[in-house]
Amino acid sequence: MEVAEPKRSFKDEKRAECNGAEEEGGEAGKIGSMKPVQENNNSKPSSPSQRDSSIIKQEDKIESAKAEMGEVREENERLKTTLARIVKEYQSLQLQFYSIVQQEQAKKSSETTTTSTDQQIEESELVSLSLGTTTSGQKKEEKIVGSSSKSKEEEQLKEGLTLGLDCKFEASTSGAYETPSNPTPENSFEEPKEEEVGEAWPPSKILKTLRSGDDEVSQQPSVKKARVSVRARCDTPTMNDGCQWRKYGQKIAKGNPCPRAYYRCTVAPGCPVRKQVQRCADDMSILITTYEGNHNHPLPVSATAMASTTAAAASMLMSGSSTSQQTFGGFGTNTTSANLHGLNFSISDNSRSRQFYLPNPSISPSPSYPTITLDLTTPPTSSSQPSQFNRFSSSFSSAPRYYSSTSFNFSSSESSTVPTSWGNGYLSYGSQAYKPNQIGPLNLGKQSQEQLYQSYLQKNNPVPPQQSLTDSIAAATKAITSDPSFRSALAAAITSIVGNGGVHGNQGGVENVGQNLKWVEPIQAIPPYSSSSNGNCAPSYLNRSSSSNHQQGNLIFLSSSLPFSSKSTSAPSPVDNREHIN
DNA sequence: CGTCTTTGACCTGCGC
DNA sequence: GCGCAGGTCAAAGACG
Repeated sequence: MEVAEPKRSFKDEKRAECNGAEEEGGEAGKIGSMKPVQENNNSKPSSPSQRDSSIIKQEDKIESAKAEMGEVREENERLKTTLARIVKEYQSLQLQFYSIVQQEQAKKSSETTTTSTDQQIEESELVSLSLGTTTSGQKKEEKIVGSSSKSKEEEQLKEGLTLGLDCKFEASTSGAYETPSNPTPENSFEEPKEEEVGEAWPPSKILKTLRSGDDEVSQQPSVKKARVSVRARCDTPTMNDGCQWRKYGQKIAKGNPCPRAYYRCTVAPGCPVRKQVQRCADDMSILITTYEGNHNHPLPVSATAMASTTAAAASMLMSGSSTSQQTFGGFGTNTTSANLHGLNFSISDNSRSRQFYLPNPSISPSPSYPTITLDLTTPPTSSSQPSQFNRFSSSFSSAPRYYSSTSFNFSSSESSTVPTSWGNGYLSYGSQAYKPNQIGPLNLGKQSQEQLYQSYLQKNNPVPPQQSLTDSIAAATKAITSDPSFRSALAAAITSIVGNGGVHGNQGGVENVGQNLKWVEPIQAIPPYSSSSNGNCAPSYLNRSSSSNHQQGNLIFLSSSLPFSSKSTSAPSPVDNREHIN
């Protein structure tokens, strides 16, 4: 039920854009060709009889504004292109890094002469922890090395589509999943040892047999399964992330009166993905959902975004932790962080100041696993960060080797909002642009994200748009490009966006979707899969309206793609309200 | 009747 | 080796 994203006509976007800057009189179609008319706007009409001249001057101003906007748009395009290129380069570098790490590890543990196949397997082990598809996408991208940048990018996006819908792990470098020739999907996840690492939680029985007969597991104690923990405010027992889950256990964890529930993905019979759901001991309204493992089946559209984003987080986590553990001997916060950030990019100093966010041991289900925390809540005490997009915290704990935890705190310092976008699948960012039934999940293209931010600034800054737009775009782009972590997540989000049918929206049609953006509440969409777990909810932060503070821009921009749809629960009126906003 | 949830028992890993 | 805590299994019950 993937709803094709309607291509907003460029003209409409222009109109929307211009409506924000000028009054409704202007016909917006010709912005691009407008000549900049910036002077001659100070001279006042000497005689009142010259109303015409006054009107003409106003029109000149309007024209000038249009011209400015046209320029800004062009610059925006350039920035977007740059951003896309950077993201791509980042992924490419990350792949190279994985390759290097894997080679070193292969050298170390090469008692058994590693064939190329083994290398692939090991490589997959490195990245297989990602919950979604990013890593496989990366590998695929690796295969495509050599393509022209533009076509490559498109291919990458296409890969994203594949990835978004196919969450098979890396081990399938054999191509089992990619080739339709693969007869039985079961084979892929029954696939033995190489898979085993990628497989998050093999049944204990299987584990037993594997342990008894297989040495590989014990040989790689350091390769822990990455976990992605999502903290979100939610009143219902679980968040709906688009997948089907079956509860298989519940336990009261020490230090937290609230029981921890264990869920298993039931979308596919053998899917190894599991999640733990637990309420935060400190704040019962916060629901902590920890995902682990890779889906071995196509995901529902509504779940793809979550998978992709968590994959990005997990991938980044693993890149950092594995770097530490396998390539570099040293650990410690700085080291790991540096490895993470400094590997492919210049280190963002912000990472140092960010705080590791795992306040309660019980929240982190197991310290033995590298865990990434996506904090979608608003920690009241969260420190205000100077940077614009600072909620992407990626500090690593100084925990003993192998075990690192990363916190992505998307919460803005003051705003209680979070990545609104994480409900993106069903979020409606603009009263006009984002009708869920038109756009479907994940309709925020990367291009539109900038413009969302831009429009946010427009909305919130009384400053004349001519300047604020340019500055804000530049600032936004700078912020993005300065934070590789964010780029990673953004890339994943983009991937998922594309993967969810947003492909068609990236040719300019998506542009300006955020214009005249209004903060609206998440729209309830109907995921193709119904979750068995009742009481799903969309995090409350997704319901934040425009009354939130000035930091929304961050949030808008951070829009990635986690669809916390509240499908099984009949979402209340807000949804309908949203529908009627436009 | 099939599916899902609950819940006590069991297994495993880790720290002391 | 022992105890603890986390994680999983599987029988029993609930529900539609």
